[in-house]
Amino acid sequence: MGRPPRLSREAIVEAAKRILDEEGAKNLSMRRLAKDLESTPMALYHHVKDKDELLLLLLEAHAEQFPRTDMPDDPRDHLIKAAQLLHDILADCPWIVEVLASDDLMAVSALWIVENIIDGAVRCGMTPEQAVYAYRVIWYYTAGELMLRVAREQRYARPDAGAHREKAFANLDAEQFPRLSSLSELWPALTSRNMHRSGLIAIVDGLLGQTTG
Amino acid sequence: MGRPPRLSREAIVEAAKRILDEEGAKNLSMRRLAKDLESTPMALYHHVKDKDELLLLLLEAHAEQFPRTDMPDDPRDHLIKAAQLLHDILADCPWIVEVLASDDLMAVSALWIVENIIDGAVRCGMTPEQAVYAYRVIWYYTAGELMLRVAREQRYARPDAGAHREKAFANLDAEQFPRLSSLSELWPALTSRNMHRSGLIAIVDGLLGQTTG
DNA sequence: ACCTGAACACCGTTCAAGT
DNA sequence: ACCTGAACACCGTTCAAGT
Repeated sequence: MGRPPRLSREAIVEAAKRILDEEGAKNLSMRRLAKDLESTPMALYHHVKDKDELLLLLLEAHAEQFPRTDMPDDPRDHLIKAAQLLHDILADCPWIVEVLASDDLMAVSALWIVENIIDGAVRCGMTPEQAVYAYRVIWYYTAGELMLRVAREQRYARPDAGAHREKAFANLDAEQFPRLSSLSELWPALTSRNMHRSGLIAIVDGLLGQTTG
Repeated sequence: MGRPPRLSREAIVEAAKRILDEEGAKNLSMRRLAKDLESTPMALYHHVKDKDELLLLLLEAHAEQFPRTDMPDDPRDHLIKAAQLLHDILADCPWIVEVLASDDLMAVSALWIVENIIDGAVRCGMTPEQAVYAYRVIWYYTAGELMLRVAREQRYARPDAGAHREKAFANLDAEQFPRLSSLSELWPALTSRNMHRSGLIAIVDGLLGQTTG
């Protein structure tokens, strides 16, 4: 017959975004989403193919908010800025890394960032092969940082935050682990965005030293 | 009363290892494990606290197999070898990275690898702070590589392996993405262990250049 | 002490039916 | 075309009971 739709892609994406913001990725499920929309799980499947497509839609919406800023003239600065941008865009929605991982390539609307990184690498004098290699190293580092950040935040949401690690440090055999056992108070620090950035610069410089004289 | 136990930690760990080897991490569940052991899910909870503890037991068993080899005298070689070892040990059971992520620190039986990395970094002339920072950068890179490898393997287990990415590359607007659109055949390559190793060396050298004159 | 059965509170997704 | 209800095939974990 045809009746006016009560749901829409946009409404679904928006409701999903709200759950993600307010309650985290762990609480986003098709059933939960349907409940919030006062609908049924199956109604959603009329508007999105499956949960992965929904997550990709969320990334698209997020990436579009970021303006395509110009890159610096200096090739090294270009590469660093592009890599930093990749991180910053995903840092607000680190749960998406899981989806991107299963896609290898980024979502189309985020692809200009990858292009920017490859471009920066080539402008630094790398061959296309080397540029793809550099992108991969940067992507592994970025994805690792984001995934471990998600895990860390999930852990600290629980009541026994950090207790396990502190106990492990306290029980360390100083003879077996001389370095580690003296580091217990240093360990939790250095997880800031600064640490990511300076690590990124180290990686870029390491790659540049390797691929260009 | 007390009756002879039919299950044991060892039997559970062994059965779990078999599922992991033969069918991958996705198929390891408490219910499935119980079925293989011709028991019930709840019987398992009498021998292990929860699923996380079971996974940590699996890592312990795995790490113990690796001999604690000596490190090279040259500090840089030491750092590289220790970081490579971290990767190699986990490469055979990349599903464990998830567990380690929720633990931040490694399991106790794998801790000597971390000690080795920190030790190598200090021997390279880094301060303790810098050594922890270097370890973190290396760990993010390693964890990212392993997690994305798991995702990739899961993807290629499915029938439509790579079709999506190939289509995405074919549809790329050459004007909007000049670099990427010329790279379609280069993309899948370079995912070998060689690429991990040379990326690792780049990272170590970048870190060394940053922290020591 | 060791194990079982049933239940709780969830998942993503399919299928057949309703308007 | 759009939506619903019931079902399929799963999860990890708790609780009360059995031997």
